[in-house]
Amino acid sequence: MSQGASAVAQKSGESLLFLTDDQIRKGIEAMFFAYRGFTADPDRILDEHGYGRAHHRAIHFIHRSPGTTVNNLLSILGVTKQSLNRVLRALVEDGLVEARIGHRDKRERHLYLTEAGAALEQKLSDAQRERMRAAYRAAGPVAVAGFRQVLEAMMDPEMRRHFDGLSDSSR
Amino acid sequence: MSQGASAVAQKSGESLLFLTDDQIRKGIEAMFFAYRGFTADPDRILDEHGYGRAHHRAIHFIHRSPGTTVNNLLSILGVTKQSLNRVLRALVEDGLVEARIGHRDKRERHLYLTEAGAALEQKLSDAQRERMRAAYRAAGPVAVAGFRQVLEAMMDPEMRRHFDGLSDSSR
DNA sequence: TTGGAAAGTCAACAAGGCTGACATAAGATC
DNA sequence: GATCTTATGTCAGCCTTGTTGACTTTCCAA
Repeated sequence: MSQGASAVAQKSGESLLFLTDDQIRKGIEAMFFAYRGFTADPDRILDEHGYGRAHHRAIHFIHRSPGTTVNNLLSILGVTKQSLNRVLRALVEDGLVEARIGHRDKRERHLYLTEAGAALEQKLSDAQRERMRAAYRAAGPVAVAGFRQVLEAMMDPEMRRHFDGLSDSSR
Repeated sequence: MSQGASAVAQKSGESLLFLTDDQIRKGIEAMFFAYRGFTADPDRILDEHGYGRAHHRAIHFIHRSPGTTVNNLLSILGVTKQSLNRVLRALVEDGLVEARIGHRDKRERHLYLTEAGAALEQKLSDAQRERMRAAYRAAGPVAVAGFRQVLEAMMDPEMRRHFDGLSDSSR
């Protein structure tokens, strides 16, 4: 475990990190391998239902922000409307998502999960949370806090805004 | 920052984590948004060269384990040989990767980066390391250690083996 | 020596990105 | 009211990168 110490010197408020390229490379590889594990469980479930990761992302964020508009979802997911539309159409046709025309602005569609949609969301997030919970438990509370800090520092500012925005809306 | 403390109790060796589904969900979303940032910089460079993420992955791991066989690369990347072959063929044709027929076993191809390949690898990993380094610096050494611990705990056991394997071979 | 396993190639298909062009409806502005 | 802009949807077509299936070449072991 030569990387454990991370060659760190901390000194009176100012912290110096001596990070070799190799140590950073290990972090990059860890992200790569961990992301595979991160998506593995939902992927299996989605496959059984004939959906892909794109559907999962849509379902996740509709669940997270019920009544969100297509445009808002677009900017969160960072894809084109044509790409999202294909996915959304399938979910609406299959009765997992409901698109209600807006009251104030009738151009907008507000997206909601149906009961069936919420059930799939539950199934997917149960599987994903299970793994996250196990990882959190294995790594311990201090590690979890660090994990979150590094991830947040890694985001683009715009993504960071979306991320923070979701926090606020859920509390 | 209500999530900062993570509702943690630590007690004489045994640590109890009270993690709500919502807190775990935040972790899941952090992974999603952070991974986007993680790949953003290399993606831009790859695009200029007419390559995709698949090429990046191949280049990365060939650089990491020079002389690796196609089969070994296959199990690291977790794709089919047909899928990898397409990418590899492009890289060989463009003179970034050299595939040498094995001495002992002529069925095997041992993969090496050419000078041009190594140059692109450098460019890509410089960009990616830049962001990682910034994130590490922003989050601090303790956070970095935690980050790595959680990521490792999140991997599938098989991925974990590949991950550890790469460490050994580089030292 | 022969049959199976392993490495790699070719062909065809699917998911899910993308761009571009265009339609519709509705809010906003002049 | 006419016009501009915005939000959304749709069609067509392309690319990357995954997949499966069928095939060749090579090696090894019975």
